[in-house]
Amino acid sequence: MGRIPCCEKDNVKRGQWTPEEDNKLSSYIAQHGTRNWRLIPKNAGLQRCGKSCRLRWTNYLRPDLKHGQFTDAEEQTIVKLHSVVGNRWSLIAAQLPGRTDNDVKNHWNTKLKKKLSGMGIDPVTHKPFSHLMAEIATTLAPPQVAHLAEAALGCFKDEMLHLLTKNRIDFQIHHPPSTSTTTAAPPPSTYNININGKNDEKEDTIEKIKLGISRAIQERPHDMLPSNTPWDSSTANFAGACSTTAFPASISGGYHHQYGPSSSFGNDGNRSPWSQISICTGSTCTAGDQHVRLHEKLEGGIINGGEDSEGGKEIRNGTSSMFASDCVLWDLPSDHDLMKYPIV
DNA sequence: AAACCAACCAACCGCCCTGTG
DNA sequence: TCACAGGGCGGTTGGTTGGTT
Repeated sequence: MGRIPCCEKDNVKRGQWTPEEDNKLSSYIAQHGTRNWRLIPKNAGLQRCGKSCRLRWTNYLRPDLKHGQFTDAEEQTIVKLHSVVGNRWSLIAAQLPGRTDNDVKNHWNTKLKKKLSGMGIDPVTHKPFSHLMAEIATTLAPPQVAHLAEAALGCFKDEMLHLLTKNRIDFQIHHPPSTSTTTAAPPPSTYNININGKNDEKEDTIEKIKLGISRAIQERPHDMLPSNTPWDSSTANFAGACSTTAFPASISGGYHHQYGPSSSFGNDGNRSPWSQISICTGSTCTAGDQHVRLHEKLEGGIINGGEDSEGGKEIRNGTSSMFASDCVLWDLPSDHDLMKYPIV
């Protein structure tokens, strides 16, 4: 059972590469190229698996790689493309010269996901959490709606607390006058919550957030929708990140992303929308179907130039052939005007 | 000063696809 | 047509580092 290992596990070194190993690998590849990874470690005098050599070369040693911090423009590009193709890191990395799929993936998982969550945007669907919550709430019978806030908080409690406590933010939850008869003790119209990281106060915060979300949903779920809903939830159009790009209208219509003022994706202190805290409500459970349909469109309509597709098979070909450095598939706007839209 | 924690990122794992004989 | 090896890919792990308690 199972696959034959790519190399003998014995006598193969693992873990961090030393400078000497890097030198051996680099100088061997400079002389002989990368024709056969299985032979490379032997011939280069390395006690490494061929696959390990390939990864070390492609992710670190290649001379055309960038090793510094991601720029604002790069981050914006990642977010845009991720909203379209999902976790197709190699596709995204192909649009960022000098970056590897591993770089992009790590940066997404450690930074960008949290930034989006902090803005109240679900990093999976790229929709505001509030919109997802409202969508879900409208599909439920009233008794179920009552439990939605609880469930949502379960999903996002940790993330919210992390953001709130890390930023030590004093924030307020404003409530409209209550018309509900289901809540025994109406809360004050305004909460003043000072997060300072102590456990008992965290619990208190959780309870207050729970109550606020629950009341908002029970009373007026439709109020949670943005007045000018930027996405058409009745379709799977999900490629608005490319509304200013070379995508055909059939794919780019309908979804206009709203990631906040132009000031940025950068670390410009408190002005950055990344650092703004939203009350995050919602669920990440709705992404898959949309992405699948989008990918079908994308792979059929773009990667393959329009009409026909064989799905994943073709897109893998695309990774190596159509995303060559001189082939710009996405004509991303230089000023990334996507980011100029206001936060929802 | 030490212990603890969170963030980061290099490296690994296993699945999948492709090319070839 | 089939089997197999090579390589690509996304998900996950584990070590390191820097900050906080």
